[in-house]
Amino acid sequence: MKISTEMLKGVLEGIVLQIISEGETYGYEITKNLNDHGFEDVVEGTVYTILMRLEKQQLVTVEKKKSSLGPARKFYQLNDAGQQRLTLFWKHWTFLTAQMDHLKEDHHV
Amino acid sequence: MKISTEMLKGVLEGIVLQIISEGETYGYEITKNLNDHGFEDVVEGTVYTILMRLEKQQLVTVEKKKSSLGPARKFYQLNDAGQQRLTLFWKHWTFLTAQMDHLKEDHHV
DNA sequence: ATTAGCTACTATGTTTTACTATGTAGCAGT
DNA sequence: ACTGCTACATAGTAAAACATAGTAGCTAAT
Repeated sequence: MKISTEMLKGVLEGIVLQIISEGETYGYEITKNLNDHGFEDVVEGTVYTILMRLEKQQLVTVEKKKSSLGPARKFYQLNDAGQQRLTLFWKHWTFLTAQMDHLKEDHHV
Repeated sequence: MKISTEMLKGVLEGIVLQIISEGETYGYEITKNLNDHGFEDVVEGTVYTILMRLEKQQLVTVEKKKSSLGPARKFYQLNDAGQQRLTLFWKHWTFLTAQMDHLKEDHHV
């Protein structure tokens, strides 16, 4: 299923943070990961802009490593600020889903 | 709690659709409703732009009625297209939350 | 009657975010 | 040499929610 672009806004950054938190990874891999796990239409360009944003906000550390396959990869890792941001993201997400659940239930009451 | 602006994008329109589907209502009331139910920081301007959008997309019918209290109100009701859109919205939302749940779980596995 | 305060809708401009589209470049296998 | 996959980068666009301001009706107190 295709998730509407707008519904991803503000969520995708959190998703990327979560993926990075699960272990050092790089842009291309993240994109594949997303595409294979329900976010079919997220393209490289989108992921790279998010990664740049994260770097700019100093939520991640970056390390360039040579690859055995193709050009060098930029590996990302969460730093403390990134971890905190991720925690905050899940907090917001949990709150939002709770509100949405109420809204949905009310309809049937 | 304050939900980040960006996280609301693409969701708020669905929320407004849901609220309208629960019974004829108008902009000002919708805003109050939102503010009282977890969406504290949504302002009138935002709601009215959404309502205009819904009207433009012909998802709602509009009826102006005099109020005993203040100026006339524009009452909104979902039409068939609006109902379909709402159903689609919940479908997308459910799918997204499912993906997010997987993502969250994977972390702890 | 005039002001203040709540109700109610409208309009303009800004910011953020994801997408489209395109380009660059390394390396492997044929 | 050429194709295809890997990998990163970026300029431009569109959509959505926001801030802000304005218009206007009605009620009640002064």
